[in-house]
Amino acid sequence: MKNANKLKKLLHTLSDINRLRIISCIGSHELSVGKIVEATQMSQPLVSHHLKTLKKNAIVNTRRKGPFIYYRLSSPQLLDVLGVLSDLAQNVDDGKSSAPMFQCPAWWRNLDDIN
Amino acid sequence: MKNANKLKKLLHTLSDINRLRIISCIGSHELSVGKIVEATQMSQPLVSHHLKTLKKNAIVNTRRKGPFIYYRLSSPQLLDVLGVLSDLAQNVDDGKSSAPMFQCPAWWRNLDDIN
DNA sequence: TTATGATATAAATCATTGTTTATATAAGCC
DNA sequence: GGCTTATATAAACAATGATTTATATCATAA
Repeated sequence: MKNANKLKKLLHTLSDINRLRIISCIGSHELSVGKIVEATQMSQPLVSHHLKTLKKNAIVNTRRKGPFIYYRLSSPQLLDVLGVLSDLAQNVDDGKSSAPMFQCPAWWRNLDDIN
Repeated sequence: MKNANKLKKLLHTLSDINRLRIISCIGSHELSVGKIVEATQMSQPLVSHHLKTLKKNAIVNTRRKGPFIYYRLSSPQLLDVLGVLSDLAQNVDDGKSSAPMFQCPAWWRNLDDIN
């Protein structure tokens, strides 16, 4: 599989509102599935399903401790990149020129504004 | 519409192999639809369709000159961000640690490697 | 080993979206 | 106006993916 397709897959994996919520609540921490369910208010199977997708695309790593499985982002850079893209996304619709690049995390604070 | 949803939409718009090809061949130039058709080998209606999506999501701007319509990226930062994400995407599957951030354009050179 | 809590998987349903083929609009030239 | 070139739109179809409900696995403790 080649480069463009890998990029496409990464973007597609990121382009789901529930996966973004999961990524944002994990942030730079390490969270068990239960905590993610609690934080996102999603059903447990749905969280597991999306975590599977995130793991399959190497966006998260896992560690088992007893009955718990802890998820963390596999690349800390991801938060920064998402911050930049979020800035772009906000400015993109209202005609304002784009924000300065790389003023990173803060983007996830708004992730509860769905719709 | 709120922030998370805008980010989702931007990511989703970017997560199509043909739109990535279009973006890559536009680059920092300004291209007519015909030139994009030529460069990408896609059918003209398909190119138009994707250009419409890109424009609707403010990823490209247009300028008419006679019978031609020229498309350009509305944010030059986009190429940089895609470069970063592409680096992340390449390293993500093979266990290697991620590449240094922001070694931007070069990502698009590989966009003809589909599948 | 049985019971319990934590997480994962499967099947069914529903919705979204990309592609093709055919046709329409729009501009410029004769 | 009619012809040609450039681009856009529409309808039909195919494919992909998200969500729910139900059930399975896995680890631990008793």
